[in-house]
Amino acid sequence: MAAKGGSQGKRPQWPTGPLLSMQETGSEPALSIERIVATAVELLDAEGVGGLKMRRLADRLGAGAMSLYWHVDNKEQVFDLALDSVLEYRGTPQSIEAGDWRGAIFHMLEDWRASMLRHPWSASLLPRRALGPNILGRLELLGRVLSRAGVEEADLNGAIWSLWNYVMGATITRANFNLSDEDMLAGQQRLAHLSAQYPTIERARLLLDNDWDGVFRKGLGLLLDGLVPSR
Amino acid sequence: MAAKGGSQGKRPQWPTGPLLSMQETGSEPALSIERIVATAVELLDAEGVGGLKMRRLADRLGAGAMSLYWHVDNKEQVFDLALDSVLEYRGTPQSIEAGDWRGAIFHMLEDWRASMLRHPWSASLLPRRALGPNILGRLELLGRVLSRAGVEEADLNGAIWSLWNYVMGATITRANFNLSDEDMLAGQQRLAHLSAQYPTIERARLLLDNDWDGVFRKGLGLLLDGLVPSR
DNA sequence: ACCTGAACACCGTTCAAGT
DNA sequence: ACCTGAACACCGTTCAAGT
Repeated sequence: MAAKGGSQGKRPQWPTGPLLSMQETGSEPALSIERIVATAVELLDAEGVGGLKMRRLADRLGAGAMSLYWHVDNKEQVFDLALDSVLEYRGTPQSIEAGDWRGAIFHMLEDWRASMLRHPWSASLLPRRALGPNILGRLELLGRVLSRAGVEEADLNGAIWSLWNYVMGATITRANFNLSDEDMLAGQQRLAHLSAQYPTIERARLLLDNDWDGVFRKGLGLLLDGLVPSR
Repeated sequence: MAAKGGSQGKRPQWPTGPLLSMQETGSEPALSIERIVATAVELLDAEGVGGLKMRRLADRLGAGAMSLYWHVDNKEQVFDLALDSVLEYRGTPQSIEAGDWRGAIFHMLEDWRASMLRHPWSASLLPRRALGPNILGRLELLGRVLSRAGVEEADLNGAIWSLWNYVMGATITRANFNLSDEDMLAGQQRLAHLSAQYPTIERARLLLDNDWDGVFRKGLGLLLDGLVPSR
């Protein structure tokens, strides 16, 4: 609550510089938000959401167990910062200029999904956490392109959220199913035993053999076709 | 790992009878999976995912602290059972018979979303947990109606997952934003300060005043129009 | 300004023991 | 068969203290 050390509010103060650009010198460099966040991402990638523990994070940084709390308010803030750091977008150079709004949106949203799948913990985390600058930047870009493509001001929020919903749902589902392929197999085998109760999805082998990328693109295309007026 | 007490596998054994139908007699009735799950749902509704603690759950059941572990393998199983218990679907009486496949799908998916929003903890939980019988039942129904509506066998899984993705994304987002309206307000106010960086979404007031139900229905309609061939 | 270890108040779960 | 309390191995976080 009270101002203490490096951060003065409830909300994280987003670092301004680029992350993940630390030199590993011989002896450990000094602690910093950047190093903490970069190492937290490493730890999350390696062990998942449950694997991020403050003591282990400090260990990996070569720091004393409780040193982190000078740089960071609490564990929640580490999550917020790690999440946003993974969602930077450097893109849409030519397509947006060429007036190819469909290509620009597809590129940004596919990149968004790909970024989250590279860090599977991030997808489930995103909807529950604060919206950092990289997330807001993507939303801003999305809104700008949609608007330029002809979406009315009154329909803009609805269009943005529809796309958000679809991308989040697809990515969260994919990230979690991906984490446990053997679970899906087990599920499908359990289904086979119950094929009397679930004949349709059993026959379609719903829990197996899915072309996730293709499904994602197709649904996204349908949404875009409906949301943006054809001219 | 080894069989112990009431449950013999890693996966939860889903109870067969209806849940939530316990009589509160004068003295506490005996412990049972049904009572445990029903009370877990109460606790989750009242305090959220973080509020479910094994000791508190036992307390609320008037049982000794560790009695639960005879009926349940671990906390994870409590989550699995609570989740599925909340997703029962008794519906589609007339519309599916009348051949109104669009109405049947809309009804089932809107009910799905409504059920999860009545228990906001359930939405974020669902993609990470095992698919219980109630969830599988909804997927089966969805597949059956889509198939009857003319979706090719080869397109069936894609259609089911597209709809799943959209419903999950919309519900998870809504459930989490709902939980912290003041966060959205704070976010929008923070945005106002940064309107130079995010002019489009600031002007559209993206983080405020959203007609969530309308947005959900519209996007769902667009997806259905695209996924099911018109005849 | 920056880091540290000891200590506190929790957790989930195990286990030997009760009825 | 069903329940119990004590105990273990953790957690996040606070705090007084160091440099």
